[in-house]
Amino acid sequence: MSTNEPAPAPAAPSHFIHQIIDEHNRTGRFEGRVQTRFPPEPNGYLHIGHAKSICLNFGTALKYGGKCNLRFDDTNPSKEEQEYVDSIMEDVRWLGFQWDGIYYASDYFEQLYQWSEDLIKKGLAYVCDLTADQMREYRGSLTKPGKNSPFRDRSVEENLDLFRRMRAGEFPDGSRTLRAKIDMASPNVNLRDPVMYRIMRAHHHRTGDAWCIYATYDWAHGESDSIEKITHSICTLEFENHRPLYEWFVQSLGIYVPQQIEFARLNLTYTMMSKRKLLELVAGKHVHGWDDPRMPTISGLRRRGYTPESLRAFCERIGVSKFNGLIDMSWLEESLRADLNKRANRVLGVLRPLKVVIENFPKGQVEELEAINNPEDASAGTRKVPFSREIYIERDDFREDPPKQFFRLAPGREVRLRYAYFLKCESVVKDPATGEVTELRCTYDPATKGGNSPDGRKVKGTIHWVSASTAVKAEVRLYDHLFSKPEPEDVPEGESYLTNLNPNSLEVLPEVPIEPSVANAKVGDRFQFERLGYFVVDHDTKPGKLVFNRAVTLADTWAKIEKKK
RNA sequence: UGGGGUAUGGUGUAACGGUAGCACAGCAGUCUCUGAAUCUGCUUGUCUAGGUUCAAAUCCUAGUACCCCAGCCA
Repeated sequence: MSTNEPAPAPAAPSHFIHQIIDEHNRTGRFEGRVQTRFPPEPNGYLHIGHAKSICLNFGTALKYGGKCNLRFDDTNPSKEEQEYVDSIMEDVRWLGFQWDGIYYASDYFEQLYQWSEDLIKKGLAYVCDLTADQMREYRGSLTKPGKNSPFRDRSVEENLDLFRRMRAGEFPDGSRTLRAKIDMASPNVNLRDPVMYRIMRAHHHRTGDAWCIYATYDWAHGESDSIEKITHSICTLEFENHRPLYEWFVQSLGIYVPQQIEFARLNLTYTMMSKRKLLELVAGKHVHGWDDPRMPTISGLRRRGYTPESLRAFCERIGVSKFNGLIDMSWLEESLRADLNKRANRVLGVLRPLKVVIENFPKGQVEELEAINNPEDASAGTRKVPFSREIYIERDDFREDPPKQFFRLAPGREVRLRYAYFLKCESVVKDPATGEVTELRCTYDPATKGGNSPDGRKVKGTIHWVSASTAVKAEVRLYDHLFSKPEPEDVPEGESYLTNLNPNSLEVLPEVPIEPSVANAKVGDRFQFERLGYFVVDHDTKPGKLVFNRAVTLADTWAKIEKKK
């Protein structure tokens, strides 16, 4: 299975943002319109935290019959690249959403510039010659008010002249800024004459070298929202302090005023959402790229085997609020299991093989047994699985000295081979040097074909197996948490989060025997390997070499029992 | 120390003055040719202290804890 359905309108109702929208609709604030936008900066790949925002923004538009734009917040050319733009579009689409308009903040550079002149003419913005260090000094501190810049009272004419020359490239990088003239004594430091433009000669991925001055986020964001007639500008909590500035700009300009609403960003255990640090992991080769299956990026999760449906279900389930919580990674995993349990075809594969010779099965004979593809979905049908004298079983499914509650194979014990026969362990072959079990000599009961015994004899365990001669050998990559601590960024002073990297986050099994039905599996196909977990065909697969990623294990009660001891 | 936010079981989220509900986890059981899935039941909570009220998670007062803000990042 590998099909993706477009996202349906979310059935679940009210979180506080939808309540605000309901209220706006009731009072007619936006004439019943709902227009949202997802505004990523193209300076990295999208991660699961962005998925929350995407589901919120696009889902809200879907729910209210409104619209949602994709807008690239590309106001800082020093960090932004086309590669990121492309990946973001791909990820949004893959998640199942279709944007109504696609825009770039850079589309608005000229308009922004004109509006800046308007503000200057109104006496609400000025060109400042303070250096970055000086500006910091003048800003004051959290508890002390700032001081007015000595350039604050330049005339409109002088400001206009200087600003036009800034645009014309007459001044070196960083030498001047355009600032909003608000209040250097405001308890909200964002209102202490924030910078609107900086001089920066950087090549922009879309506007090239047309500009040497670039708008800051605060100056560009609300104005872009206003141009697009956004009704609800949904962003994360850290922008709450910026809302007064957001409103100051649009109100001073006298243009359309959207409503900014803030919600808590997603935090997940055993990983992190910092774009900067994610970039570090990639650049420092701690992972194999942005789409490494251990990464919390959407491309990483996709490669890991996650479905868009499971990611949307996860975002639905975690809810939306202003509480800055920490969600357990197992919730994400559970969302995938729930989805794949219903949709993924089952297959038999043995991760850590132990050879079994069935002494009373004829040499050279291969028998075709019928197996159900998906017990949760009758329409998935059945398939044939070859059975023969030599098979592999999971090493974990045999114990020479079985503990209590272990009802798998052991010397003298009988188990059922899934979709095949009862199998009894007659003797154990060991490596004389190491004592390691290398082979099991067993017998099967021909009367138990299909898994049931005519004499009503019961067997406690059913184990998976693969016929040795017909097995397909695949590389299988097993993944674990990228970090070994639930909060990897929570480190003592001076220590790096990198010390929390899990050294065992990837294990490669080079030659895993799998039943031959997977031989022609396509990249992106997902399967349940019975009793083991869900696996997806990785794009490293080449003709003659199958590569699987383990997306997630199955819930494992036995492992839990063992862990307790 | 200034400003802005947030506190409900282990986790996340409802309840908008009227029985604290739901989901996931956990535990026990059921079922099972996957120790999966299913199904059943159970445990666990309103940050603290006062106050208003017949009645408070919700309103008031005073605390406490945590998050964000002093980029020419977003």
